[in-house]
Amino acid sequence: MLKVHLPDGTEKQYSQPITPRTVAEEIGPGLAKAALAAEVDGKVVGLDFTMPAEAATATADQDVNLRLLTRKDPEALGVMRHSCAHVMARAVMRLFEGVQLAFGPTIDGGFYYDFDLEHSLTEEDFPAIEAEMQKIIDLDEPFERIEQTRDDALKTVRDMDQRYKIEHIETGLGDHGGLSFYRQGEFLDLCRGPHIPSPKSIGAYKLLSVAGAYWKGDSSRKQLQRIYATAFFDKKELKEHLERIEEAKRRDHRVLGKQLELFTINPMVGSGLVMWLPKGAVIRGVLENFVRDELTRRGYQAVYTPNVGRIQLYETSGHYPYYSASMFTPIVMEEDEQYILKPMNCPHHIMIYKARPRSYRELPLRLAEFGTVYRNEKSGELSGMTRVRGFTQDDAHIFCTEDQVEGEFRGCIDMTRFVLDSLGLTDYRVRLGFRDPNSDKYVGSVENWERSQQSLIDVCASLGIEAQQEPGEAAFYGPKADFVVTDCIGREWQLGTVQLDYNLPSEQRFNLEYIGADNQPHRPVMIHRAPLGSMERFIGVLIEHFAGAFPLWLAPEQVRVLTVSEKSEDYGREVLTRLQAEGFRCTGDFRAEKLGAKIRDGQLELIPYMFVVGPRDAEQQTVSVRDRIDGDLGAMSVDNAIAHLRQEIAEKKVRKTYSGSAGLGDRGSANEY
RNA sequence: GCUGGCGUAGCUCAAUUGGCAGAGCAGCUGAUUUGUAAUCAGCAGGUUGUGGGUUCAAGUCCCUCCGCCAGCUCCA
Repeated sequence: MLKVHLPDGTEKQYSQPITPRTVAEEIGPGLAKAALAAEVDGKVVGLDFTMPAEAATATADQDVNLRLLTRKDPEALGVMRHSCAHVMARAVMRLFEGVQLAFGPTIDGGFYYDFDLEHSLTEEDFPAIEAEMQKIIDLDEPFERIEQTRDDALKTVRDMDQRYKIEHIETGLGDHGGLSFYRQGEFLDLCRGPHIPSPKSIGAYKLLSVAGAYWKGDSSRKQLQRIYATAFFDKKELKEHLERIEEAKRRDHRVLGKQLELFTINPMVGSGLVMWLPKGAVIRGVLENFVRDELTRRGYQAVYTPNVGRIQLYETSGHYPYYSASMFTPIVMEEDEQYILKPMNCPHHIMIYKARPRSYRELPLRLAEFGTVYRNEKSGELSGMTRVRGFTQDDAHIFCTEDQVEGEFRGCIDMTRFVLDSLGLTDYRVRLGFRDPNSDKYVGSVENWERSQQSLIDVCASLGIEAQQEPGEAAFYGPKADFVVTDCIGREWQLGTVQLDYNLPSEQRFNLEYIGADNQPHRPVMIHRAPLGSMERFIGVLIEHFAGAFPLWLAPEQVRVLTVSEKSEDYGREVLTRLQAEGFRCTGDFRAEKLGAKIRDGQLELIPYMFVVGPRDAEQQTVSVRDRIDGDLGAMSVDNAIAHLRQEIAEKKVRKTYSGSAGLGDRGSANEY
């Protein structure tokens, strides 16, 4: 007997296998019509899925939890999008000759499909493809699931002459049970499914972009053409989605960085090499001081090391054999005297550790440095400040005993969270980068790896951090916990990182030791950590996070004194001098412009406070304070105004009031004024 | 690095089928003396990313290189 449990608690019994569609029809015609897919025991399946999945023994009772999914359920959206991918692929095959299909999965925010075809797809092809998709949708042909044995499936894809599908079955898919196809009209695609019953519920779709992509991610293979697209159940949702994308693009740090004069990159200097303009340098300086204070509080010691090191240093560390491709070419003095621009700081810090014998009494030894490193990233990888060739890490290396690892690791995670929280950066995920058991790029013993991976898991669990484990994301010398954020166009970036390392201290590498209480040498463990990651990337992300509108404590220019007319310039200068003396970052706008024009300029430069001074203020020794967000706060004494700002700075107050857009030149949609 | 797209004044963008490189903002000069998002006028600003080619004629067409953008691959 099959017992089907529904979410409302009701139970239906069947004496033979049954599909979700039949259950839906029994419940009512409305639901039967609205149902798009189902969830059986937590797994999303099509309406034609046979329950139970495994044939039960004749006598045993079997329980199945069934949820019928309609357009209101988020899971149904992904199913519909995947069906839309099939419709798109079908349209492309109708429009172009010799189309070879690769993969077409659902992704966050939409879907894509990879094709191999002669014609070079451009966005100009989109209207025709979309029109063809509409024709297909209007036909309203059902998506039909066809199951075949692996051998039959192979014959099917051979008959269709679909090379990638053939290869996928031959090399990618084992012989488990059988394989499935989905047919819709003349279109047949090898596909696990599930799909919606028919394309009529594809409400609104849009092709977004076309780009190259490698078959199965292998860069030695031919590149395919990928069309990215998205779909929603109704037009309004699609419109909102597209608006969100546009809104996010307005925060682009590369655009804001130029408009707000934070940084510049010039091909004469080189790709991926950032020059910090004075205003950007202020933000960086304030952040660095903030971190330095925190380091002092947490028992770190500052060190400085040079920007180059001899090649032997990196041969010993293991970096050179593994990563010479992404290091800058050595500077050759003599054949056996070659220098490398340092790609990381750890080997230098290790040499500081080795400067003399170490006792267990001085562990944990925490060595910190804002260390500038250079990595020869491939040209296509570079992007603004988030992916560069030269950057400065808020780096530190902790040398500790085995027993101290967990506490130190905990402290690193705590500091990272503290720093991010202080900036209102809470939208991150924690990724545990683990060793990929199938790769040989890692150094050190498997036992060491498993031991340190387990410590990471334990500490995160004890701190209540939800961390996702990702094999293959580890550094070559050890596992790590990364704080990952998303930029304005949806790309993920690693910021803060804490990495456990049993390998660089090992005998094969630097052979680090300390003398224990037992008067015997012992091996320390290293932790590499950087709460911000790199100053470049972090501030790039921060620009997007604040849409260029930095909180008062970070703002390059905190206050601007505006005169109503040139008649008040003397008083304006007096106020400005006072503010400067009090330590504020401030300027004066004493131009012969109308007040409105000066305010407009200040607002567009996203300056947190403007002090307006006119004859009335001069007479009463006040300033009329204008807040970037709340507007005119009225006149107050200079002392009160200063106290007001002081407080906001001391609290490191983050006042996020925008819905996304800020910066110069798009006042129309901005709403923070 | 790969695939595709792009590159015109400091910025944002124009420039019929190949036919005299232009506007707004910013900048400079002058006038205006203004109380919470743009005062007016004038001036100046360019080897159209680079190097080559086709052509009577190239911003426009072709090739090289450089750079940027999106994606892929990579990311100690």
